[in-house]
Amino acid sequence: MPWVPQDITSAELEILKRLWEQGPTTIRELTDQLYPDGTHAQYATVQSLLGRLEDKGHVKRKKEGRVNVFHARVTRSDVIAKRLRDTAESLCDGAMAPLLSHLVERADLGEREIQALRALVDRLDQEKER
Amino acid sequence: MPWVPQDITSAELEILKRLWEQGPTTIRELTDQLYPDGTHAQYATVQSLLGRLEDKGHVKRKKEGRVNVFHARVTRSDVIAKRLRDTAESLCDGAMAPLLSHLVERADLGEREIQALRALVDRLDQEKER
DNA sequence: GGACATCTAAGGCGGCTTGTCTTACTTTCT
DNA sequence: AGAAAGTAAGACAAGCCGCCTTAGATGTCC
Repeated sequence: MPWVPQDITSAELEILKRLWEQGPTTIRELTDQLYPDGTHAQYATVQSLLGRLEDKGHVKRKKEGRVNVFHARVTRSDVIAKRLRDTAESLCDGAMAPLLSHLVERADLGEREIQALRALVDRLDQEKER
Repeated sequence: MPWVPQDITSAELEILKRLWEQGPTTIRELTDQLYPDGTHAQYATVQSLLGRLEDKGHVKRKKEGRVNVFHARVTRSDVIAKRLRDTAESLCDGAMAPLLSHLVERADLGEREIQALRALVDRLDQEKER
């Protein structure tokens, strides 16, 4: 049984989240946010995580003057999609539908969410008809 | 950033799947299935994995005669639920609704799945009214 | 031009997880 | 008694992951 590493670890995700919120960002800014009163050690930690994210293609660096500015190459939606696919893959032979019905049945949605969901279904129906 | 171990690893999941399919099972049977022509080493591997699953409360052992028979204490549905919650937790501040709309929009469902989904929504609506 | 601060770059490190295996003991059957 | 098969406990290597050290480059101020 092969052991497959996580696509995005928790520390990496913390960085990605910042990039999603505020767009292109420097290591310095990220360090100050994630490790208030951090030393050079923490700075290097962030640098390391960004390097790994870059290796995986989730982030891209651009030299601006003499400093590196990083921005995300994957959206939050991309990551959600991947996680859902992975879950479907390992538990439902790749089928997404079971996840869906599961969510509808047990996610105990509020009134508004149900309405929104109905709207989505209606829209899908129309698209199918066309 | 704390590093949190997986609740169920891939090797452990392979075992759980067998338990889900065929109910209470012995180590011998599992070993024969997962490692055809496996030696005592593989037998011990399965034993180890079952022990860890037991520690996590996902499996229970019952002595039957002199052999241990194991059965699952969590259902496939339970695991799906946990994975979905974890995804929602780490990417959507715990909200499930984004996952839902995401699935509906991008899981490209077939005609039948849409109908099934509509039926579910209808049922939920009725339950709310009551 | 020298001191200092701040950045980049490369890589090492310890603790832990994970799948695997070894060893030793017990029980059953012939 | 000896073989076969089970149980129990724990060791082990490989690799991940968050974190850190070191060294060098670049800019700034007096």
